[in-house]
Amino acid sequence: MIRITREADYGIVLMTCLARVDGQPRSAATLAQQRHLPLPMVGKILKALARAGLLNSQRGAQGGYGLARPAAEISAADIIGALEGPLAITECSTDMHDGCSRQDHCEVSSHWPRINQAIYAALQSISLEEMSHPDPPRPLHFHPSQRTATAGIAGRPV
Amino acid sequence: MIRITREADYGIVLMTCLARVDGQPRSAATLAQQRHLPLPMVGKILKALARAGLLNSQRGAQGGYGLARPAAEISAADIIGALEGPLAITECSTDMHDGCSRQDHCEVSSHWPRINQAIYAALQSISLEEMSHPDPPRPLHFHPSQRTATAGIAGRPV
DNA sequence: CTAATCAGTACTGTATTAGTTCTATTTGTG
DNA sequence: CACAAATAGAACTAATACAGTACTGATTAG
Ligand code: FES
Ligand code: FES
Repeated sequence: MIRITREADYGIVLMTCLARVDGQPRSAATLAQQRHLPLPMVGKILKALARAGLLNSQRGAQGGYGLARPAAEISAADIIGALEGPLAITECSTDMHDGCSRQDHCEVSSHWPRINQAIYAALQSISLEEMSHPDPPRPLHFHPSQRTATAGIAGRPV
Repeated sequence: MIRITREADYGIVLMTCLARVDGQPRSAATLAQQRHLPLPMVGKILKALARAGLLNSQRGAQGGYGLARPAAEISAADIIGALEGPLAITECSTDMHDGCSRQDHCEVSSHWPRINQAIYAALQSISLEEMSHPDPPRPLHFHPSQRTATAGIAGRPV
Protein backbone atom coordinates (compact mmCIF):
# COMPACT_ATOMS: atom_id res chain seq x y z
CA MET A 1 0.00 0.00 0.00
CA ILE A 2 1.16 3.50 -0.68
CA ARG A 3 2.64 4.68 2.54
CA ILE A 4 4.53 7.60 3.87
CA THR A 5 7.24 6.80 6.38
CA ARG A 6 6.60 7.17 10.03
CA GLU A 7 9.00 10.07 10.04
CA ALA A 8 6.71 12.02 7.76
CA ASP A 9 3.72 10.87 9.73
CA TYR A 10 5.20 12.17 12.96
CA GLY A 11 6.31 15.24 11.11
CA ILE A 12 2.77 16.17 10.30
CA VAL A 13 1.65 15.51 13.83
CA LEU A 14 4.39 17.72 15.21
CA MET A 15 3.74 20.47 12.72
CA THR A 16 0.11 20.60 13.69
CA CYS A 17 1.16 21.00 17.29
CA LEU A 18 3.29 23.94 16.35
CA ALA A 19 0.56 25.38 14.18
CA ARG A 20 -1.79 25.48 17.11
CA VAL A 21 0.43 27.71 19.17
CA ASP A 22 1.00 29.94 16.19
CA GLY A 23 4.60 30.97 15.95
CA GLN A 24 5.51 30.44 19.56
CA PRO A 25 8.51 28.14 19.74
CA ARG A 26 8.40 24.83 21.54
CA SER A 27 11.31 22.61 22.43
CA ALA A 28 11.67 19.12 21.04
CA ALA A 29 11.32 17.70 24.54
CA THR A 30 8.05 19.50 25.14
CA LEU A 31 6.55 18.27 21.91
CA ALA A 32 7.73 14.72 22.45
CA GLN A 33 6.07 14.65 25.83
CA GLN A 34 2.91 16.25 24.54
CA ARG A 35 2.48 13.72 21.77
CA HIS A 36 4.03 10.73 23.54
CA LEU A 37 6.56 10.28 20.79
CA PRO A 38 10.13 9.07 21.30
CA LEU A 39 12.28 12.11 21.94
CA PRO A 40 15.22 11.17 19.70
CA MET A 41 12.86 10.75 16.76
CA VAL A 42 11.24 14.07 17.45
CA GLY A 43 14.64 15.69 17.55
CA LYS A 44 15.64 14.17 14.28
CA ILE A 45 12.44 15.17 12.56
CA LEU A 46 12.45 18.74 13.77
CA LYS A 47 16.02 19.15 12.69
CA ALA A 48 15.13 18.01 9.21
CA LEU A 49 12.14 20.32 9.04
CA ALA A 50 14.30 23.22 10.15
CA ARG A 51 16.90 22.40 7.52
CA ALA A 52 14.15 22.42 4.93
CA GLY A 53 13.15 25.89 5.98
CA LEU A 54 9.75 25.01 7.35
CA LEU A 55 10.76 25.73 10.93
CA ASN A 56 12.86 28.35 12.60
CA SER A 57 15.09 27.04 15.29
CA GLN A 58 16.44 28.84 18.30
CA ARG A 59 19.34 27.22 20.05
CA GLY A 60 20.46 27.45 23.61
CA ALA A 61 18.51 27.70 26.81
CA GLN A 62 14.85 28.54 26.24
CA GLY A 63 15.32 27.63 22.62
CA GLY A 64 12.99 25.63 20.45
CA TYR A 65 11.24 25.43 17.12
CA GLY A 66 8.52 27.58 15.59
CA LEU A 67 6.82 27.72 12.22
CA ALA A 68 8.75 29.67 9.63
CA ARG A 69 5.59 30.76 7.81
CA PRO A 70 1.87 30.90 8.49
CA ALA A 71 0.24 27.50 8.71
CA ALA A 72 -1.94 28.31 5.74
CA GLU A 73 1.14 28.49 3.57
CA ILE A 74 2.52 25.11 4.51
CA SER A 75 1.13 22.07 2.76
CA ALA A 76 1.22 18.39 3.51
CA ALA A 77 3.39 18.07 0.42
CA ASP A 78 5.92 20.48 1.92
CA ILE A 79 6.21 18.49 5.11
CA ILE A 80 6.35 15.10 3.48
CA GLY A 81 8.75 16.33 0.85
CA ALA A 82 11.06 17.75 3.49
CA LEU A 83 11.22 14.46 5.34
CA GLU A 84 11.23 11.97 2.53
CA GLY A 85 13.02 13.79 -0.23
CA PRO A 86 11.55 14.66 -3.58
CA LEU A 87 8.33 12.90 -4.39
CA ALA A 88 8.83 10.10 -6.86
CA ILE A 89 6.40 7.31 -6.88
CA THR A 90 8.63 4.92 -8.78
CA GLU A 91 12.36 4.74 -9.22
CA CYS A 92 11.71 5.16 -12.89
CA SER A 93 10.62 8.71 -12.34
CA THR A 94 13.50 9.99 -10.27
CA ASP A 95 15.92 12.43 -11.76
CA MET A 96 18.98 10.27 -11.54
CA HIS A 97 17.15 7.30 -12.93
CA ASP A 98 20.31 5.28 -13.36
CA GLY A 99 18.56 2.14 -12.27
CA CYS A 100 15.85 1.36 -14.73
CA SER A 101 17.35 -0.58 -17.56
CA ARG A 102 13.96 -1.03 -19.13
CA GLN A 103 13.33 2.55 -20.01
CA ASP A 104 14.27 2.17 -23.64
CA HIS A 105 11.40 -0.13 -24.39
CA CYS A 106 8.94 1.17 -21.86
CA GLU A 107 5.74 2.85 -22.90
CA VAL A 108 4.71 3.87 -19.44
CA SER A 109 7.73 5.89 -18.53
CA SER A 110 6.25 9.02 -20.00
CA HIS A 111 3.27 8.74 -17.70
CA TRP A 112 4.93 8.41 -14.33
CA PRO A 113 5.49 12.15 -14.07
CA ARG A 114 1.80 12.71 -14.53
CA ILE A 115 0.96 10.30 -11.76
CA ASN A 116 3.49 11.97 -9.55
CA GLN A 117 2.06 15.33 -10.27
CA ALA A 118 -1.44 14.19 -9.52
CA ILE A 119 -0.40 12.94 -6.12
CA TYR A 120 1.75 15.95 -5.48
CA ALA A 121 -1.16 18.24 -6.29
CA ALA A 122 -3.38 16.26 -3.96
CA LEU A 123 -0.94 16.68 -1.11
CA GLN A 124 -0.30 20.28 -1.99
CA SER A 125 -4.00 20.99 -1.69
CA ILE A 126 -4.07 20.17 1.99
CA SER A 127 -2.70 22.93 4.17
CA LEU A 128 -1.29 22.63 7.62
CA GLU A 129 -3.90 25.06 8.80
CA GLU A 130 -6.68 22.77 7.70
CA MET A 131 -5.01 19.85 9.37
CA SER A 132 -4.55 21.58 12.65
CA HIS A 133 -8.24 22.24 13.10
CA PRO A 134 -9.91 19.23 14.65
CA ASP A 135 -12.90 19.37 12.34
CA PRO A 136 -12.50 19.10 8.57
CA PRO A 137 -14.53 22.13 7.56
CA ARG A 138 -14.18 22.33 3.79
CA PRO A 139 -14.71 19.56 1.32
CA LEU A 140 -11.83 18.44 -0.84
CA HIS A 141 -10.71 20.89 -3.47
CA PHE A 142 -10.68 18.04 -5.85
CA HIS A 143 -12.38 17.59 -9.13
CA PRO A 144 -12.31 13.87 -9.65
CA SER A 145 -12.71 13.78 -13.41
CA GLN A 146 -15.77 12.51 -15.15
CA ARG A 147 -14.74 9.03 -16.04
CA THR A 148 -17.06 6.16 -16.65
CA ALA A 149 -17.17 3.30 -14.24
CA THR A 150 -13.92 2.41 -12.53
CA ALA A 151 -15.89 0.38 -10.04
CA GLY A 152 -13.62 -0.17 -7.11
CA ILE A 153 -12.90 -3.79 -6.63
CA ALA A 154 -9.54 -2.71 -5.45
CA GLY A 155 -8.59 -0.89 -2.31
CA ARG A 156 -11.13 1.68 -1.45
CA PRO A 157 -9.85 4.64 0.53
CA VAL A 158 -10.21 4.14 4.22
CA MET B 1 9.57 9.58 -0.61
CA ILE B 2 6.15 8.28 -1.32
CA ARG B 3 6.67 5.18 -3.33
CA ILE B 4 4.65 2.37 -4.73
CA THR B 5 6.28 -1.02 -4.61
CA ARG B 6 7.96 -2.43 -7.64
CA GLU B 7 5.20 -4.98 -7.85
CA ALA B 8 2.67 -2.25 -8.50
CA ASP B 9 5.08 -0.54 -10.82
CA TYR B 10 5.50 -3.67 -12.91
CA GLY B 11 1.77 -4.25 -12.63
CA ILE B 12 1.05 -1.02 -14.42
CA VAL B 13 3.63 -1.76 -17.07
CA LEU B 14 2.12 -5.18 -17.69
CA MET B 15 -1.40 -3.89 -17.77
CA THR B 16 -0.52 -1.36 -20.40
CA CYS B 17 0.91 -4.17 -22.50
CA LEU B 18 -2.34 -6.01 -22.24
CA ALA B 19 -4.32 -2.89 -22.94
CA ARG B 20 -2.53 -2.42 -26.23
CA VAL B 21 -3.61 -5.77 -27.59
CA ASP B 22 -7.13 -5.12 -26.41
CA GLY B 23 -8.60 -8.22 -24.89
CA GLN B 24 -6.38 -10.73 -26.57
CA PRO B 25 -4.77 -12.90 -23.93
CA ARG B 26 -1.03 -13.12 -23.51
CA SER B 27 0.89 -15.60 -21.43
CA ALA B 28 3.03 -14.55 -18.50
CA ALA B 29 6.10 -15.79 -20.32
CA THR B 30 5.36 -13.70 -23.37
CA LEU B 31 4.89 -10.55 -21.35
CA ALA B 32 7.99 -11.17 -19.29
CA GLN B 33 10.06 -11.48 -22.40
CA GLN B 34 8.49 -8.48 -24.04
CA ARG B 35 9.21 -6.23 -21.08
CA HIS B 36 12.44 -7.89 -19.93
CA LEU B 37 11.02 -8.51 -16.50
CA PRO B 38 11.81 -11.55 -14.33
CA LEU B 39 9.30 -14.22 -15.19
CA PRO B 40 8.50 -15.35 -11.62
CA MET B 41 7.64 -11.80 -10.69
CA VAL B 42 5.44 -11.39 -13.71
CA GLY B 43 3.65 -14.60 -12.82
CA LYS B 44 3.06 -13.46 -9.28
CA ILE B 45 1.77 -10.10 -10.33
CA LEU B 46 -0.59 -11.37 -12.98
CA LYS B 47 -2.02 -13.90 -10.55
CA ALA B 48 -2.76 -11.14 -8.10
CA LEU B 49 -4.37 -8.99 -10.75
CA ALA B 50 -6.51 -11.90 -11.85
CA ARG B 51 -7.56 -12.57 -8.26
CA ALA B 52 -8.58 -8.96 -7.97
CA GLY B 53 -10.79 -9.31 -11.00
CA LEU B 54 -8.86 -6.99 -13.27
CA LEU B 55 -7.70 -9.80 -15.53
CA ASN B 56 -9.32 -12.94 -16.89
CA SER B 57 -7.10 -15.93 -16.86
CA GLN B 58 -7.20 -18.96 -19.11
CA ARG B 59 -5.31 -21.98 -17.92
CA GLY B 60 -3.73 -24.74 -19.85
CA ALA B 61 -1.89 -24.78 -23.10
CA GLN B 62 -2.43 -21.62 -25.14
CA GLY B 63 -3.75 -19.99 -22.00
CA GLY B 64 -2.91 -16.54 -20.75
CA TYR B 65 -4.28 -13.34 -19.33
CA GLY B 66 -6.51 -10.69 -20.82
CA LEU B 67 -8.15 -7.54 -19.51
CA ALA B 68 -11.42 -8.20 -17.72
CA ARG B 69 -12.87 -4.84 -18.70
CA PRO B 70 -12.11 -2.09 -21.19
CA ALA B 71 -8.94 -0.20 -20.48
CA ALA B 72 -10.90 2.99 -20.02
CA GLU B 73 -12.62 1.47 -17.01
CA ILE B 74 -9.48 0.49 -15.20
CA SER B 75 -7.66 3.11 -13.20
CA ALA B 76 -4.18 3.34 -11.77
CA ALA B 77 -5.83 3.14 -8.38
CA ASP B 78 -7.40 -0.19 -9.28
CA ILE B 79 -4.09 -1.69 -10.27
CA ILE B 80 -2.12 -0.34 -7.38
CA GLY B 81 -4.86 -1.25 -4.95
CA ALA B 82 -4.98 -4.77 -6.24
CA LEU B 83 -1.27 -5.25 -5.74
CA GLU B 84 -0.66 -3.35 -2.55
CA GLY B 85 -3.86 -3.78 -0.66
CA PRO B 86 -6.17 -0.99 0.39
CA LEU B 87 -4.67 2.45 0.16
CA ALA B 88 -3.66 3.77 3.54
CA ILE B 89 -0.98 6.34 3.72
CA THR B 90 -0.28 5.86 7.41
CA GLU B 91 -0.86 2.97 9.73
CA CYS B 92 -3.08 5.29 11.68
CA SER B 93 -5.61 5.28 8.91
CA THR B 94 -6.01 1.57 8.36
CA ASP B 95 -9.15 -0.13 9.41
CA MET B 96 -7.63 -2.45 11.94
CA HIS B 97 -5.60 0.37 13.44
CA ASP B 98 -4.55 -1.72 16.42
CA GLY B 99 -1.10 -0.19 16.35
CA CYS B 100 -1.40 3.48 17.04
CA SER B 101 -1.46 4.01 20.75
CA ARG B 102 -1.48 7.74 20.28
CA GLN B 103 -4.85 8.07 18.72
CA ASP B 104 -6.57 9.18 21.90
CA HIS B 105 -4.64 12.39 22.07
CA CYS B 106 -4.08 12.95 18.37
CA GLU B 107 -5.62 15.84 16.53
CA VAL B 108 -4.51 14.76 13.11
CA SER B 109 -6.14 11.38 13.05
CA SER B 110 -9.35 12.78 11.67
CA HIS B 111 -7.49 14.19 8.70
CA TRP B 112 -5.68 11.13 7.46
CA PRO B 113 -8.72 9.84 5.63
CA ARG B 114 -8.93 13.08 3.71
CA ILE B 115 -5.34 12.82 2.62
CA ASN B 116 -5.93 9.26 1.58
CA GLN B 117 -8.95 10.23 -0.39
CA ALA B 118 -7.11 12.99 -2.15
CA ILE B 119 -4.43 10.61 -3.29
CA TYR B 120 -6.92 7.94 -4.14
CA ALA B 121 -8.85 10.36 -6.29
CA ALA B 122 -5.69 11.40 -8.03
CA LEU B 123 -4.87 7.83 -8.90
CA GLN B 124 -8.43 7.06 -9.80
CA SER B 125 -8.40 9.88 -12.31
CA ILE B 126 -5.75 8.21 -14.44
CA SER B 127 -7.10 5.43 -16.61
CA LEU B 128 -5.22 2.54 -18.06
CA GLU B 129 -6.29 3.67 -21.47
CA GLU B 130 -4.59 7.01 -21.03
CA MET B 131 -1.49 5.28 -19.78
CA SER B 132 -1.26 2.89 -22.66
CA HIS B 133 -1.08 5.61 -25.25
CA PRO B 134 2.48 6.77 -25.63
CA ASP B 135 1.58 10.43 -25.71
CA PRO B 136 -0.17 12.10 -22.82
CA PRO B 137 -3.00 13.75 -24.71
CA ARG B 138 -5.17 15.40 -22.06
CA PRO B 139 -4.02 17.62 -19.24
CA LEU B 140 -4.56 16.54 -15.66
CA HIS B 141 -8.15 16.48 -14.56
CA PHE B 142 -7.05 18.21 -11.48
CA HIS B 143 -8.18 21.42 -9.94
CA PRO B 144 -5.29 22.37 -7.73
CA SER B 145 -7.11 24.59 -5.27
CA GLN B 146 -6.54 28.30 -5.06
CA ARG B 147 -4.21 28.50 -2.13
CA THR B 148 -1.77 31.27 -1.49
CA ALA B 149 1.91 30.62 -1.71
CA THR B 150 3.14 27.21 -0.59
CA ALA B 151 6.38 27.90 -2.33
CA GLY B 152 8.07 24.60 -2.86
CA ILE B 153 11.26 24.39 -0.98
CA ALA B 154 10.40 20.77 -0.55
CA GLY B 155 10.34 18.05 -3.13
CA ARG B 156 8.97 19.29 -6.34
CA PRO B 157 7.34 16.69 -8.55
CA VAL B 158 9.71 15.17 -10.99
C1' DC C 1 -1.17 -38.69 -22.20
C1' DT C 2 1.58 -34.86 -22.24
C1' DA C 3 3.10 -30.33 -22.43
C1' DA C 4 1.85 -25.73 -21.50
C1' DT C 5 0.10 -22.65 -18.48
C1' DC C 6 -2.04 -20.69 -14.37
C1' DA C 7 -2.81 -21.07 -8.83
C1' DG C 8 -0.98 -20.84 -4.45
C1' DT C 9 2.29 -20.83 -0.90
C1' DA C 10 6.58 -20.72 1.41
C1' DC C 11 11.18 -19.22 1.49
C1' DT C 12 15.48 -16.11 1.34
C1' DG C 13 18.74 -12.31 0.76
C1' DT C 14 18.72 -7.41 0.54
C1' DA C 15 17.24 -2.77 1.28
C1' DT C 16 14.75 0.39 3.91
C1' DT C 17 12.88 2.10 8.06
C1' DA C 18 12.62 3.13 12.99
C1' DG C 19 14.84 4.29 16.59
C1' DT C 20 19.13 5.17 19.50
C1' DT C 21 23.47 7.21 20.80
C1' DC C 22 27.19 10.27 20.87
C1' DT C 23 29.72 14.50 20.15
C1' DA C 24 29.83 19.34 19.00
C1' DT C 25 27.80 23.94 18.97
C1' DT C 26 24.98 27.75 20.45
C1' DT C 27 22.95 30.69 23.92
C1' DG C 28 20.41 32.32 27.92
C1' DT C 29 21.08 32.79 33.11
C1' DG C 30 23.21 33.27 37.60
C1' DC D 1 32.64 33.33 33.21
C1' DA D 2 30.74 28.77 34.11
C1' DC D 3 26.91 26.09 33.53
C1' DA D 4 22.76 24.24 31.92
C1' DA D 5 19.44 23.94 28.25
C1' DA D 6 18.75 23.37 23.97
C1' DT D 7 19.69 22.39 18.79
C1' DA D 8 23.11 20.32 14.83
C1' DG D 9 24.86 16.53 12.81
C1' DA D 10 26.32 12.16 11.98
C1' DA D 11 26.93 7.25 12.87
C1' DC D 12 25.11 3.10 14.39
C1' DT D 13 21.78 -1.03 15.29
C1' DA D 14 17.67 -3.86 15.22
C1' DA D 15 13.45 -4.72 13.13
C1' DT D 16 10.66 -4.78 9.18
C1' DA D 17 9.31 -4.88 4.45
C1' DC D 18 10.43 -5.75 -0.27
C1' DA D 19 12.08 -8.18 -4.43
C1' DG D 20 12.80 -12.09 -6.24
C1' DT D 21 12.91 -17.33 -6.25
C1' DA D 22 11.33 -22.13 -5.78
C1' DC D 23 8.27 -25.58 -5.48
C1' DT D 24 3.93 -28.20 -5.60
C1' DG D 25 -0.63 -28.61 -7.46
C1' DA D 26 -4.56 -27.79 -10.79
C1' DT D 27 -6.41 -27.14 -15.48
C1' DT D 28 -6.75 -27.66 -20.36
C1' DA D 29 -5.48 -27.91 -25.55
C1' DG D 30 -3.82 -31.09 -28.83
S1 FES E 1 9.83 0.51 -16.13
FE1 FES E 1 11.33 2.09 -15.66
S2 FES E 1 10.99 3.56 -17.23
FE2 FES E 1 9.36 2.10 -17.53
S1 FES F 1 -0.58 9.36 15.28
FE1 FES F 1 -1.84 7.58 14.95
S2 FES F 1 -3.87 8.39 15.07
FE2 FES F 1 -2.61 10.17 15.18
